[in-house]
Amino acid sequence: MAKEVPNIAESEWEIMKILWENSPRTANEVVSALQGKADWKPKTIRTLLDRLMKKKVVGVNKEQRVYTFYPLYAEDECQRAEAKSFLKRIYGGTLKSMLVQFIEDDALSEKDMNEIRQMLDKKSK
Amino acid sequence: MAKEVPNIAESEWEIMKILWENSPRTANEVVSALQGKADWKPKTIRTLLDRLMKKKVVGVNKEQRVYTFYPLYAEDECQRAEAKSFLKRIYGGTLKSMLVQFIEDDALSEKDMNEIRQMLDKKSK
DNA sequence: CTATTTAGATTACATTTGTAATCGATATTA
DNA sequence: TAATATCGATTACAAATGTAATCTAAATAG
Repeated sequence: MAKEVPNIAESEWEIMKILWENSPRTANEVVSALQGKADWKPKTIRTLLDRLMKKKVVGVNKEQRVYTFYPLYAEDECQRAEAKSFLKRIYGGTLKSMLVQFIEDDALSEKDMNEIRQMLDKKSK
Repeated sequence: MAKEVPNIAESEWEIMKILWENSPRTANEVVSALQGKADWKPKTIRTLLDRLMKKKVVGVNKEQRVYTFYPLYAEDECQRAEAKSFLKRIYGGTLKSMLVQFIEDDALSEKDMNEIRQMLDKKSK
Protein backbone atom coordinates (compact mmCIF):
# COMPACT_ATOMS: atom_id res chain seq x y z
CA MET A 1 0.00 0.00 0.00
CA ALA A 2 0.79 3.64 -0.07
CA LYS A 3 2.72 3.92 -3.26
CA GLU A 4 3.50 7.45 -4.15
CA VAL A 5 0.20 9.17 -4.80
CA PRO A 6 0.22 10.65 -8.30
CA ASN A 7 -0.52 14.32 -8.74
CA ILE A 8 -4.18 15.12 -8.83
CA ALA A 9 -5.05 18.35 -10.61
CA GLU A 10 -7.58 20.78 -9.26
CA SER A 11 -10.47 19.75 -11.45
CA GLU A 12 -9.61 16.11 -10.99
CA TRP A 13 -10.07 16.55 -7.25
CA GLU A 14 -13.71 17.36 -7.81
CA ILE A 15 -14.15 14.03 -9.50
CA MET A 16 -12.28 12.22 -6.77
CA LYS A 17 -14.44 13.74 -4.08
CA ILE A 18 -17.49 12.35 -5.81
CA LEU A 19 -15.95 8.90 -6.05
CA TRP A 20 -14.84 8.91 -2.44
CA GLU A 21 -18.34 9.81 -1.43
CA ASN A 22 -19.63 6.72 -3.09
CA SER A 23 -18.25 4.22 -5.55
CA PRO A 24 -18.14 2.45 -7.91
CA ARG A 25 -20.09 4.79 -10.10
CA THR A 26 -20.69 5.12 -13.80
CA ALA A 27 -19.58 8.23 -15.64
CA ASN A 28 -23.21 9.31 -15.80
CA GLU A 29 -23.62 8.90 -12.10
CA VAL A 30 -20.59 11.08 -11.60
CA VAL A 31 -22.09 13.63 -13.94
CA SER A 32 -25.30 13.66 -11.92
CA ALA A 33 -23.47 13.88 -8.64
CA LEU A 34 -21.64 16.94 -9.92
CA GLN A 35 -24.86 18.80 -10.68
CA GLY A 36 -24.59 22.16 -9.05
CA LYS A 37 -21.07 21.49 -7.83
CA ALA A 38 -19.27 22.01 -11.08
CA ASP A 39 -20.30 23.33 -14.43
CA TRP A 40 -18.75 20.87 -16.84
CA LYS A 41 -20.06 19.19 -19.92
CA PRO A 42 -20.42 15.41 -19.58
CA LYS A 43 -17.61 14.99 -22.09
CA THR A 44 -15.33 16.99 -19.88
CA ILE A 45 -16.12 14.83 -16.91
CA ARG A 46 -15.45 11.79 -18.99
CA THR A 47 -12.06 13.18 -19.99
CA LEU A 48 -11.19 13.79 -16.36
CA LEU A 49 -12.14 10.23 -15.48
CA ASP A 50 -9.96 8.96 -18.32
CA ARG A 51 -7.03 10.97 -17.09
CA LEU A 52 -7.45 9.74 -13.57
CA MET A 53 -7.48 6.20 -14.93
CA LYS A 54 -4.34 6.84 -16.89
CA LYS A 55 -2.73 8.19 -13.75
CA LYS A 56 -3.89 5.10 -11.87
CA VAL A 57 -5.72 7.14 -9.33
CA VAL A 58 -9.02 5.72 -10.42
CA GLY A 59 -9.79 2.14 -11.33
CA VAL A 60 -12.38 0.95 -13.76
CA ASN A 61 -14.58 -2.05 -13.96
CA LYS A 62 -15.30 -3.09 -17.52
CA GLU A 63 -17.41 -6.14 -16.80
CA GLN A 64 -20.55 -4.36 -17.84
CA ARG A 65 -20.98 -2.47 -21.02
CA VAL A 66 -21.17 0.72 -19.04
CA TYR A 67 -17.99 1.05 -17.02
CA THR A 68 -17.87 1.89 -13.37
CA PHE A 69 -15.11 3.84 -11.70
CA TYR A 70 -13.68 3.79 -8.22
CA PRO A 71 -10.77 5.39 -6.34
CA LEU A 72 -7.51 3.54 -6.01
CA TYR A 73 -6.34 5.65 -3.10
CA ALA A 74 -8.08 6.59 0.10
CA GLU A 75 -9.11 10.17 0.49
CA ASP A 76 -7.04 10.77 3.57
CA GLU A 77 -4.00 9.33 1.86
CA CYS A 78 -4.38 11.86 -0.93
CA GLN A 79 -5.12 14.64 1.49
CA ARG A 80 -1.97 13.92 3.43
CA ALA A 81 0.10 13.88 0.26
CA GLU A 82 -1.33 17.20 -0.86
CA ALA A 83 -1.00 18.72 2.57
CA LYS A 84 2.60 17.72 2.78
CA SER A 85 3.57 19.26 -0.52
CA PHE A 86 1.46 22.31 0.17
CA LEU A 87 3.05 22.94 3.54
CA LYS A 88 6.49 22.46 2.10
CA ARG A 89 5.88 24.85 -0.73
CA ILE A 90 4.10 27.56 1.21
CA TYR A 91 4.91 27.32 4.89
CA GLY A 92 8.38 25.85 5.05
CA GLY A 93 6.97 22.42 5.68
CA THR A 94 5.39 22.82 9.07
CA LEU A 95 1.75 22.93 9.94
CA LYS A 96 2.57 25.03 12.93
CA SER A 97 3.53 28.10 10.91
CA MET A 98 0.28 27.85 9.03
CA LEU A 99 -1.61 27.52 12.25
CA VAL A 100 0.17 30.49 13.79
CA GLN A 101 -0.98 32.58 10.88
CA PHE A 102 -4.55 31.45 11.15
CA ILE A 103 -4.68 32.03 14.85
CA GLU A 104 -3.19 35.48 14.50
CA ASP A 105 -5.66 36.29 11.78
CA ASP A 106 -8.56 35.24 13.98
CA ALA A 107 -9.51 32.80 11.30
CA LEU A 108 -10.74 30.36 13.93
CA SER A 109 -13.89 30.81 15.91
CA GLU A 110 -13.97 30.39 19.65
CA LYS A 111 -15.81 27.16 19.09
CA ASP A 112 -13.16 25.92 16.68
CA MET A 113 -10.46 26.76 19.17
CA ASN A 114 -12.21 24.90 21.91
CA GLU A 115 -12.63 21.85 19.77
CA ILE A 116 -9.00 21.96 18.83
CA ARG A 117 -8.01 22.25 22.46
CA GLN A 118 -10.05 19.22 23.28
CA MET A 119 -8.52 17.22 20.48
CA LEU A 120 -5.09 18.20 21.59
CA ASP A 121 -5.80 17.28 25.16
CA LYS A 122 -7.22 13.96 24.26
CA LYS A 123 -4.17 13.20 22.20
CA SER A 124 -1.62 14.52 24.63
CA LYS A 125 -2.66 12.66 27.71
CA MET B 1 -4.37 47.02 -1.20
CA ALA B 2 -5.05 43.37 -1.42
CA LYS B 3 -6.06 43.00 -4.97
CA GLU B 4 -6.64 39.45 -5.95
CA VAL B 5 -3.30 37.70 -5.69
CA PRO B 6 -2.49 36.12 -9.07
CA ASN B 7 -1.72 32.43 -9.20
CA ILE B 8 1.86 31.61 -8.35
CA ALA B 9 3.09 28.32 -9.78
CA GLU B 10 5.18 25.93 -7.76
CA SER B 11 8.54 26.86 -9.21
CA GLU B 12 7.64 30.52 -9.06
CA TRP B 13 7.16 30.17 -5.32
CA GLU B 14 10.82 29.33 -4.95
CA ILE B 15 11.69 32.61 -6.56
CA MET B 16 9.24 34.52 -4.43
CA LYS B 17 10.64 33.06 -1.25
CA ILE B 18 14.04 34.38 -2.21
CA LEU B 19 12.67 37.83 -2.91
CA TRP B 20 10.68 37.92 0.30
CA GLU B 21 13.80 37.04 2.18
CA ASN B 22 15.52 40.05 0.81
CA SER B 23 14.84 42.50 -1.99
CA PRO B 24 15.35 44.20 -4.35
CA ARG B 25 17.74 41.78 -5.89
CA THR B 26 19.22 41.35 -9.33
CA ALA B 27 18.58 38.19 -11.29
CA ASN B 28 22.11 37.08 -10.52
CA GLU B 29 21.58 37.58 -6.83
CA VAL B 30 18.49 35.45 -7.05
CA VAL B 31 20.49 32.81 -8.87
CA SER B 32 23.09 32.81 -6.12
CA ALA B 33 20.50 32.71 -3.39
CA LEU B 34 19.02 29.63 -5.02
CA GLN B 35 22.28 27.72 -4.91
CA GLY B 36 21.58 24.41 -3.30
CA LYS B 37 17.89 25.14 -3.01
CA ALA B 38 16.95 24.53 -6.60
CA ASP B 39 18.74 23.13 -9.54
CA TRP B 40 17.88 25.52 -12.32
CA LYS B 41 19.95 27.09 -15.03
CA PRO B 42 20.25 30.88 -14.70
CA LYS B 43 18.17 31.24 -17.84
CA THR B 44 15.37 29.33 -16.22
CA ILE B 45 15.42 31.58 -13.21
CA ARG B 46 15.35 34.54 -15.49
CA THR B 47 12.29 33.16 -17.25
CA LEU B 48 10.54 32.67 -13.95
CA LEU B 49 11.28 36.24 -12.95
CA ASP B 50 9.90 37.43 -16.27
CA ARG B 51 6.72 35.49 -15.78
CA LEU B 52 6.28 36.83 -12.29
CA MET B 53 6.70 40.32 -13.69
CA LYS B 54 4.15 39.66 -16.35
CA LYS B 55 1.77 38.42 -13.68
CA LYS B 56 2.46 41.55 -11.66
CA VAL B 57 3.58 39.57 -8.68
CA VAL B 58 7.08 40.93 -8.95
CA GLY B 59 8.10 44.47 -9.75
CA VAL B 60 11.23 45.56 -11.49
CA ASN B 61 13.47 48.56 -11.20
CA LYS B 62 15.08 49.46 -14.49
CA GLU B 63 16.99 52.51 -13.35
CA GLN B 64 20.26 50.69 -13.53
CA ARG B 65 21.46 48.70 -16.43
CA VAL B 66 21.07 45.57 -14.39
CA TYR B 67 17.50 45.34 -13.23
CA THR B 68 16.45 44.60 -9.70
CA PHE B 69 13.32 42.72 -8.73
CA TYR B 70 11.06 42.88 -5.72
CA PRO B 71 7.76 41.35 -4.59
CA LEU B 72 4.53 43.24 -5.12
CA TYR B 73 2.65 41.22 -2.54
CA ALA B 74 3.51 40.38 1.03
CA GLU B 75 4.37 36.81 1.76
CA ASP B 76 1.60 36.31 4.27
CA GLU B 77 -0.89 37.73 1.81
CA CYS B 78 0.13 35.09 -0.74
CA GLN B 79 0.23 32.39 1.88
CA ARG B 80 -3.31 33.18 2.95
CA ALA B 81 -4.52 33.12 -0.63
CA GLU B 82 -2.89 29.75 -1.26
CA ALA B 83 -4.08 28.35 2.03
CA LYS B 84 -7.61 29.34 1.30
CA SER B 85 -7.73 27.69 -2.08
CA PHE B 86 -5.88 24.67 -0.81
CA LEU B 87 -8.26 24.14 2.09
CA LYS B 88 -11.22 24.58 -0.16
CA ARG B 89 -9.97 22.08 -2.66
CA ILE B 90 -8.72 19.44 -0.27
CA TYR B 91 -10.42 19.78 3.09
CA GLY B 92 -13.81 21.26 2.33
CA GLY B 93 -12.59 24.71 3.18
CA THR B 94 -11.91 24.42 6.87
CA LEU B 95 -8.59 24.36 8.62
CA LYS B 96 -10.14 22.35 11.38
CA SER B 97 -10.57 19.21 9.29
CA MET B 98 -6.97 19.41 8.27
CA LEU B 99 -5.93 19.83 11.84
CA VAL B 100 -8.03 16.92 12.96
CA GLN B 101 -6.21 14.74 10.53
CA PHE B 102 -2.80 15.90 11.63
CA ILE B 103 -3.61 15.43 15.26
CA GLU B 104 -4.97 11.97 14.67
CA ASP B 105 -1.91 11.10 12.67
CA ASP B 106 0.35 12.22 15.48
CA ALA B 107 1.94 14.58 13.04
CA LEU B 108 2.44 17.13 15.80
CA SER B 109 5.02 16.75 18.52
CA GLU B 110 4.15 17.27 22.15
CA LYS B 111 6.10 20.49 21.96
CA ASP B 112 4.13 21.65 18.94
CA MET B 113 0.92 20.86 20.69
CA ASN B 114 1.93 22.82 23.74
CA GLU B 115 2.88 25.80 21.68
CA ILE B 116 -0.40 25.66 19.86
CA ARG B 117 -2.27 25.47 23.14
CA GLN B 118 -0.47 28.54 24.35
CA MET B 119 -1.24 30.44 21.20
CA LEU B 120 -4.86 29.47 21.44
CA ASP B 121 -5.05 30.51 25.05
CA LYS B 122 -3.43 33.81 24.44
CA LYS B 123 -5.88 34.49 21.65
CA SER B 124 -8.97 33.23 23.41
CA LYS B 125 -8.71 35.11 26.61
C1' DC C 1 39.21 50.27 -30.86
C1' DT C 2 38.15 45.31 -31.31
C1' DA C 3 36.87 40.85 -29.17
C1' DT C 4 34.34 38.95 -25.70
C1' DT C 5 31.22 38.69 -22.03
C1' DT C 6 26.86 39.75 -20.16
C1' DA C 7 22.16 41.17 -19.51
C1' DG C 8 17.79 41.58 -21.19
C1' DA C 9 14.40 40.22 -25.02
C1' DT C 10 12.64 36.85 -27.73
C1' DT C 11 11.78 32.21 -28.99
C1' DA C 12 11.41 27.10 -28.07
C1' DC C 13 9.39 23.06 -26.92
C1' DA C 14 7.36 19.23 -24.16
C1' DT C 15 3.99 18.25 -20.48
C1' DT C 16 -0.03 19.16 -17.79
C1' DT C 17 -4.38 21.11 -17.26
C1' DG C 18 -8.92 22.93 -18.58
C1' DT C 19 -12.47 22.17 -21.49
C1' DA C 20 -14.48 19.97 -24.78
C1' DA C 21 -15.91 17.75 -29.78
C1' DT C 22 -15.82 13.99 -33.16
C1' DC C 23 -15.74 9.15 -34.50
C1' DG C 24 -17.18 4.49 -34.38
C1' DA C 25 -19.48 0.54 -32.46
C1' DT C 26 -23.24 -1.13 -30.04
C1' DA C 27 -27.76 -0.98 -28.00
C1' DT C 28 -32.31 0.60 -28.21
C1' DT C 29 -36.45 2.39 -30.42
C1' DA C 30 -39.65 2.89 -34.07
C1' DT D 1 -34.66 -3.98 -39.76
C1' DA D 2 -33.54 0.85 -40.11
C1' DA D 3 -32.81 5.08 -37.56
C1' DT D 4 -31.18 6.87 -33.49
C1' DA D 5 -29.29 7.34 -29.08
C1' DT D 6 -25.45 6.24 -26.18
C1' DC D 7 -21.03 5.02 -24.51
C1' DG D 8 -16.24 4.52 -24.92
C1' DA D 9 -12.08 5.88 -27.76
C1' DT D 10 -9.71 9.21 -30.04
C1' DT D 11 -8.61 13.81 -31.21
C1' DA D 12 -8.52 18.96 -30.40
C1' DC D 13 -6.77 22.99 -28.90
C1' DA D 14 -5.40 26.92 -25.91
C1' DA D 15 -3.27 28.33 -21.53
C1' DA D 16 -0.12 27.38 -17.87
C1' DT D 17 4.06 25.36 -16.36
C1' DG D 18 8.78 23.47 -16.39
C1' DT D 19 12.91 24.12 -18.36
C1' DA D 20 15.77 26.23 -21.14
C1' DA D 21 18.44 28.26 -25.64
C1' DT D 22 19.26 31.92 -29.08
C1' DC D 23 19.52 36.68 -30.45
C1' DT D 24 20.98 41.39 -29.81
C1' DA D 25 22.84 45.43 -27.82
C1' DA D 26 25.75 47.25 -24.55
C1' DA D 27 29.65 47.00 -21.40
C1' DT D 28 34.10 45.46 -20.41
C1' DA D 29 38.61 43.44 -21.23
C1' DG D 30 42.66 43.42 -24.04
